[in-house]
Amino acid sequence: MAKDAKPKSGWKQDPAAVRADILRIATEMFARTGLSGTRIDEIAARTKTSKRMIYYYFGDKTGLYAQALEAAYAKVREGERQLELEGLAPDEALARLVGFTFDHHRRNADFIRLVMIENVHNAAYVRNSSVIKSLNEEAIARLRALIARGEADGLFRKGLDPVALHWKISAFSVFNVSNQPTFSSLYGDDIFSESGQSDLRESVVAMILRYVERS
Amino acid sequence: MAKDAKPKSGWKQDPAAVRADILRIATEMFARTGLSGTRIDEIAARTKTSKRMIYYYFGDKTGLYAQALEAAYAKVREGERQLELEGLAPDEALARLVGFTFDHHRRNADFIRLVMIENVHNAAYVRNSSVIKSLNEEAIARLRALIARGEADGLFRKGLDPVALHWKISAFSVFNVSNQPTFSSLYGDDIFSESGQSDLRESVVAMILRYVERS
DNA sequence: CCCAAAATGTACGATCCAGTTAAGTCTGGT
DNA sequence: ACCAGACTTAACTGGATCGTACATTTTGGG
Repeated sequence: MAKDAKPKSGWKQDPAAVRADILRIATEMFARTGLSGTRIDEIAARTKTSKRMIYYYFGDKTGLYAQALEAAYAKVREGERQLELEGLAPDEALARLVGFTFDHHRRNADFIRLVMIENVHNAAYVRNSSVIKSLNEEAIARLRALIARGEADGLFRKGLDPVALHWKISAFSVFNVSNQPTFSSLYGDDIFSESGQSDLRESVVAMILRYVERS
Repeated sequence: MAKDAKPKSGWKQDPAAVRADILRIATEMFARTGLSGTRIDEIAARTKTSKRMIYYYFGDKTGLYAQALEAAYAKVREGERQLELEGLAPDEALARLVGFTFDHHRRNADFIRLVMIENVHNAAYVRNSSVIKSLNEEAIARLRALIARGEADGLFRKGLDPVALHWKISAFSVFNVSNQPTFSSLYGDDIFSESGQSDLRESVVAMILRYVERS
């Protein structure tokens, strides 16, 4: 197993792994059934450890939830950091960013579902997390730089607001995942098939590019 | 309660009003705190009647939730039915539909929040409601007719899929409400001010129109 | 006026479930 | 070897909360 872990000199017990195990299962469960819908006992049953350890490491249910949320945000932004947009022309960079976001959210449905749950709770935990906030400022900064390049090159129109642009990209990419259950049960799931999603992705990228382009 | 007033023996119990009262409060509460987050006792406390009546009329908590959901869908679709699109040119009709949807969802945050909650539950209750399904087919039919007119007039490009178009309109209008808490706590609430919303609304309408228009 | 059915009030049972108590075991350092 | 503290286990508690049993009132019909 993952015993090779990192610091702390060679422990046989592996608290870091235990913590990570709990967090992994908790994330999954909270994403699946929400905060009040999730049972600590069920999380405990699925981990390799016991309920007591959840309280030992995370204090209480909301502490566990808050950390799961923070870890999920961190993981997602970490993924985005992989993108190398600087070498590309602004329009290509934006196309890539949009397409990436669309794919990425699809692949990280648990994260999107946690965000939904956060919204049901009026973002009570996001509000209190400076970690999450700074992660997201990073995303806006990246977009702002991209817009500046695009304007300078005369490819993008003037006056684009990075937050408003992020809103549009997110609207598509988040809705696609967050509302899949109701949407597919009402209108069928053709749109969520591989080919449906690839069409959607293409049109989303195109819509955003047309929105920013000059003229 | 109104026991003192017995001038005529004719005062009636009003079961329909009791039901409606329960449903109104329940909708509000479920929208605010979710299915498992909502306490039946609290709903009961806020109604004019007692917990006993909730069970009398709705069976159990999930029955109450299911009926609240159904009523919310019905009310929203009823609102949309007010729109008279037939007299307008296809592009104007679409602009109006999109703008209306954007505004309407904003004004009916409770409905959007119920939909989010439904999505957290994987649409378990929407799936079982043929009432809700037929209400939504109606919305797609309206869009299909509009697309047909637009194609015939040469205003819209060929091959538009009404479900995919509905997806795009919904993505913007739903996301705007459903993710307001996290979004505004991360990026500020300028975008949710009156002027921010009106800019957003305008750009959303424009994006959809550019998407459908013949190249 | 009387009766069955519909509607409502009261009080309680049963269970679920977050969090705790208490009694340990394992670890590396000295 | 042995200690202090990190970690683990299982049983338990107490309050929250869904749902119900049973009594009572109200209503419409005969």
